[in-house]
Amino acid sequence: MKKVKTRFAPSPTGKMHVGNLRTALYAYLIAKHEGGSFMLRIDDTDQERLINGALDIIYRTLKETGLVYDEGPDKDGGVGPYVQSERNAIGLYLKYAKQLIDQGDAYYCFCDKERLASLKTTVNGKKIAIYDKHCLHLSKEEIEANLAKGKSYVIRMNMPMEGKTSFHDEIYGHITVENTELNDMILIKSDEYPTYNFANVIDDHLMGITHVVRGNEYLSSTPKYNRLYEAFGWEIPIYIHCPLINNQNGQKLSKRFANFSYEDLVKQGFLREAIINFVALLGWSPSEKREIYTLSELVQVFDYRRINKSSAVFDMMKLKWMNSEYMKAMDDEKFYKMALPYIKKVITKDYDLRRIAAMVKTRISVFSEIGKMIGFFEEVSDYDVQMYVHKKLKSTIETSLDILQKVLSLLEAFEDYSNVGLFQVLSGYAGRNGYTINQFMWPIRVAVSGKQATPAGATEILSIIGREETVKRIQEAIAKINDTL
RNA sequence: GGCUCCGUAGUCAAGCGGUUAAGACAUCGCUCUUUCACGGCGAUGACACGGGUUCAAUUCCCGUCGGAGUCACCA
Repeated sequence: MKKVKTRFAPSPTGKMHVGNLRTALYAYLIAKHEGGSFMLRIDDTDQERLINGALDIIYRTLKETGLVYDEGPDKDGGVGPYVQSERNAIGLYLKYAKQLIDQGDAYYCFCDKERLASLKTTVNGKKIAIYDKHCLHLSKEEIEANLAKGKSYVIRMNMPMEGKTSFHDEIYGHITVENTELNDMILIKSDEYPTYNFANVIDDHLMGITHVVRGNEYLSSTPKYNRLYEAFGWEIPIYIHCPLINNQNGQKLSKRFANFSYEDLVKQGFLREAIINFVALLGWSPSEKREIYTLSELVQVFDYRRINKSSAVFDMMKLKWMNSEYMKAMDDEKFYKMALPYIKKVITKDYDLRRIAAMVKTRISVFSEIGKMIGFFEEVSDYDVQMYVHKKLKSTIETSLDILQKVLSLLEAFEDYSNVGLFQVLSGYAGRNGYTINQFMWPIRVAVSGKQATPAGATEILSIIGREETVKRIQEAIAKINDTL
């Protein structure tokens, strides 16, 4: 059997949204699972939509996620160049287009934009154009004359008007389409660049791609590509069309939904491994009951036959959960390093940031949540005294005031501000004064944090902020309560 | 609108003629705990509908409905 070769062929037109990323991932996994090779090709035939920096995003994303390609623009594998504009520059596509003209499968079309526009109809707000083969019957002389005049032209494929075309897709099975549905697609545009439709077929063949992996938005145009393969007498590749990834509204993700781009997710504090893992599970599932996989584990277990047919909704909640799983599993040192910038954003005081990082580790799902969770270490923001009330603990504003007043002098005089030291005295003191530990710690926490929920116990907070700050905050809390009584 | 594809809980998703219809996220309880979170235990919740085929349909076929994709000198 032929060695599997897949490719990822993005166009550098903006951000890498997760649908794109998943296509790259599946193409990678399919190749690697079979011990095959994975190639990167840049499909930049749309010169108008090119966006500066988009190329960098592609390279960076593949590098960061570990989707290393065996061949690509910067890694020659003998079938280059790997950038379509470069391939076009050497006349590659035009040569094949002319071959089709010679064979009678394609023809020059000189119709201008106005005429084409007149062919368009609008249905449900969508523009639909069906070309009427107007230029198909131009005589040789007319064509020569137009060419000689330098009239702008495109080259179109002459699609049959009757019969059916069917093909096989590994995921969707056999699909048959009436040939009348097939428009005379443009092969070469008037700027002499090929269309995706054409360039892809040429390149996939020339570059030895065995499995074409792409989103199912290409499903309905695949019959057109097969006409091309047939016209050239080339072997049709194995098609693997993946289901789409939808947004909450059930529509496919596109570059316009920027918040679903890989880089934005990273910016929001998601881990690359988690993103990859999550995206792998949108549209595919392993045969075992397991959800956490590293990339290399995915390579082991990935069977493309288990790819789904129906599209999936991108669920941020589950991504968060998965991200938190990765965070919890991360070793403390690595977590500390990654969390540090987020911690430093809100904390300028000289605290033990390592301990703060450790506190936060099991409580966040995304790095960006750190800030609001630990901001109180830096400064207690204004809060409602009702926070001292806790029904279950039988804590009221009065009991809280009592506890805080009692504990103030104790904490002023106390030396050992370690967590154990503090817990020992405070819990002992609580017992002697008829309070449970819970009741006693509650107002202390609120007083020094201004919050009911903190990423650590009361004594842990005290040990972080130290005696001076503790005393100050408790004094302020007492004053605050007195103000409201 | 034509064509194509899809349709199991709010979401992801197992299932491939006979199951108490897995599992995960979310939600809600209980538990653990110096609060919260984590962890542990549990609960709620689904085969879009209607016809067939069959001893038996979530599973196969047809139709209906619903959703999506596509119909570009975009990929």
